[in-house]
Amino acid sequence: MPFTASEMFGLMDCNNFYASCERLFRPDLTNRPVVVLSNNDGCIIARSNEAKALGIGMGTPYFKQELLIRKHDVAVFSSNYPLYGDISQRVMDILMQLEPDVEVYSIDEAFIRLPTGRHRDLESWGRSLKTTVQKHTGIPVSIGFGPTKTLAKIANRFAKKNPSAAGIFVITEQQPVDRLLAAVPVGDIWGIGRRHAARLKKHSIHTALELKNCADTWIRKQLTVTGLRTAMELRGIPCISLEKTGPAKKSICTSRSFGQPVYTLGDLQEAVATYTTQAACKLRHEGLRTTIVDVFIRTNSFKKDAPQYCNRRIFTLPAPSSHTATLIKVALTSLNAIYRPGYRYQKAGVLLNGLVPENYEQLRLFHTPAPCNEASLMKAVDEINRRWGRDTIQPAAAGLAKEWHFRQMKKSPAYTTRWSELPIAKASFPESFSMA
DNA sequence: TCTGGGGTCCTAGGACCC
DNA sequence: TCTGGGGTCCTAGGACCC
Repeated sequence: MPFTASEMFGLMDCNNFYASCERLFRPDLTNRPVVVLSNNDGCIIARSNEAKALGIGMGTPYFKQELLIRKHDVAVFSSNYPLYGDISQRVMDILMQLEPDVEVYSIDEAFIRLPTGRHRDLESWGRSLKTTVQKHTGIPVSIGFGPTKTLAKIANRFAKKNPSAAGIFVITEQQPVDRLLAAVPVGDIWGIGRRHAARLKKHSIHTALELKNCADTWIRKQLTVTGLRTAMELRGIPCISLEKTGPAKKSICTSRSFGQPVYTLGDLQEAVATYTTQAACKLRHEGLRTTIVDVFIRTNSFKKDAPQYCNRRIFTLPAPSSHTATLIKVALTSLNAIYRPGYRYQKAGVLLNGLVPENYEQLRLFHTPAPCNEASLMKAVDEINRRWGRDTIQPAAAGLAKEWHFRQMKKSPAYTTRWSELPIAKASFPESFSMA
């Protein structure tokens, strides 16, 4: 089917983003394989091309790859989100200066909407964007273009995988797009995950082209309406629009695995108070308040032989709040109710739901409104922590030693966001050099 | 010994309303 | 004896994304 696109979509994606960020201030790592680990140094979540070539899999537990990593002298980093977040912002700023319709889709990806005719030659425009980003931030990017977001994603995949594309690929109406789609396994399509891919394979649907040609009613039945939208997008019919400003958050979650097993209620209380503090801070940052506080704890489900326990308690507040102390109070009450001694706890978390804008107030007949100094107190605390570092002021309940805290053994410096960790450049001048 | 975290959307089923 | 139909809201579970 020919496309009749009135607009095109671009997808710009940073190559091996976290690994590329780690390399920015370490030129000695240029040709050395690099991997970045998840929180707690648990799984491998980013790999440089050299690391991919060694066969190090995405998402595999670090301890399973340790031998290979040592053998090939792979550089290993704990994840450094302040660094990645800051570099991401710089990349996105460049893009947004050049184009008005940009959707920042994730830390390392952005969609761009381009009305037909805006750029006569998308390929050369993409190439110049790629050069600009590389020049100003040092981050290599790939860009794919297509008449729908899903096709732009596929174009991006070709841009990365085909050396001849050199990082830019355009799917246009003139192209034999079916030939491209025949080379894309269903599991590589945006929106088709592992479960759906397995189900499609069972029905002998192996490629994007085969999915595109399935009957709508069949797709709807097998993959629900989201799968049908994906199929339509493969046909060049846009069903997923550009979201320039993300919709307001519907939930905020802070949860972590512990650096070492936790047994006592005291340690769990510290952890839950810490996570609640962080979640409340995010909440205020978004200009929201919460009405539902959900606390959960659980043991390590990978340890089949150890006794397992997991539980949660959902508490509905009488009135919306973003006051840290109020939220900690209900979170700890919930925790105390679900805690059972004798288990080796591995993870805890706090999930805030029922979010409302901070200026929204549903008055209750018998409820006394929160004193208005709560808001100013929180504002002062946030400002102090912003200026002097996250835990400059924290509730006593969150503890100081935090022995349960997750591990980050191989973290690089916060090169761009902390004065004390700025990289130092040293210049040496030849003997003959003279300032005269 | 060691297996991430933070989100969204969809559906089915139950409870409840008039 | 005969016991409707249409709707909303909530929750749990499944699936997806990066």
